[in-house]
Amino acid sequence: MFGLTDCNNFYVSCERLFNPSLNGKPVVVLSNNDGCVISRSNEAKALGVKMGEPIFKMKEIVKREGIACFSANFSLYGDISARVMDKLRSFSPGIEIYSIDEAFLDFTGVPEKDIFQTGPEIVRRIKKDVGVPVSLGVSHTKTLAKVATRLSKKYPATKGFCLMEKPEDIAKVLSKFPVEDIWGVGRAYSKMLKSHGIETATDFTKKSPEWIKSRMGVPGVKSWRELRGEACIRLEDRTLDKKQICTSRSFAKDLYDFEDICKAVATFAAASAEKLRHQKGACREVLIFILTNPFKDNAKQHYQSAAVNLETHSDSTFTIAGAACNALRDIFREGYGYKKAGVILSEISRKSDLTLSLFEDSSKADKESSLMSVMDEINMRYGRHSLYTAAAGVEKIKSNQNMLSKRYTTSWDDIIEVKV
DNA sequence: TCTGGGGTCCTAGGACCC
DNA sequence: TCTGGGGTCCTAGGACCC
Repeated sequence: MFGLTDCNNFYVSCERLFNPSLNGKPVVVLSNNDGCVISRSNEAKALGVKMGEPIFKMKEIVKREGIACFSANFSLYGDISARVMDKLRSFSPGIEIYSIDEAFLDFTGVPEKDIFQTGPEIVRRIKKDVGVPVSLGVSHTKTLAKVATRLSKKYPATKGFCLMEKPEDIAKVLSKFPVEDIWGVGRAYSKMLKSHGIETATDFTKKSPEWIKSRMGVPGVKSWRELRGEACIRLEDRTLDKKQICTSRSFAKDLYDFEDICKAVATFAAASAEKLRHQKGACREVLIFILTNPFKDNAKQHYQSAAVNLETHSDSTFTIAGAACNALRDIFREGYGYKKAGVILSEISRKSDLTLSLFEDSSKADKESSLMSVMDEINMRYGRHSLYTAAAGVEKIKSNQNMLSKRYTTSWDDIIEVKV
């Protein structure tokens, strides 16, 4: 048996934790740059606020209904998430942290009557000890556990816990479960399936596996088997190293100036390099991309990316930011208003697995490596952007974050700034 | 005026090999 | 008119997830 816990309206719940006056009121959390809605309280959902809705289209309803809006405060959410996961781990060591607000639990071999006891206890304890509401669904496969979690959210009478065990109960649920809500069925597939008259999960399970395979490939067949009760997606170890590391942002306004974009790219490169060092990796390829604002209909558009192969694997901010800025020079075009940029590191290996290249000057690498360690340590202690390369610019490229809550749990971040 | 960010996996097709 | 067969590797792009 698999369990899936899912924090309800997670980002909103985190904001409420430190501001209980928000309870019972419509609340939303906005994406970076205060662009669009990425989390909604039940009250906001009831008012018809859509996920992903741009905030500027909601001005009127926000004012009329008094919706409380918050800029995304990811250091707060990350910290609360860690507390939830720790608490879950105390119930079951078999846990897969699937996202910031979701985790799968291993209930293999646990008798049904024990699940009926532990399940509600998990939900109660996280609410009591951490303070955020969660839902828990349990069933024979991960895909069915996803279904169960959705039921426990939808029906308050479940008090956040739902066990789907008996075949006849499962069949009844699936016959009403919309095909587009199946885990693994996204926009494109749900459109395709509906064009063939498949509306519910039951309709889906009644097609032949060959039919599914030819249209949705191997992953489609996995979903199909899982819905029929055959577990074929295991718990995974997600503590493994990332194969790609990406940092990208939209800008508060269009940037036309090469120097400005270069600073942003250097900043993103530095952030990616820091994540890379954190997993003790080194990358061989640096990819950058820039794009204009695709929503501006009458502006000329430009999207381009460029990849740089490094001579040897590297984790140095200087090397990576240098490569990124050189690549930018090749693709940047004068006269375009750029809205977003990003830096992706790939071909990542563990540093410990790499042998020094024949051509590499090891003393230089050693020096840089010590420098990076010092930089990371200072930034860890005194907050991000305490130390940075000159390429990133002394003035930060501004983003909009006009409704940011306090960093209640990690507030040392802003205490000291060392300018170099 | 204002539209998020960070990942993974799979597949088809091309290049190349003998 | 006719144009081998079988394999591997790589990449771009498309699908998905939160």
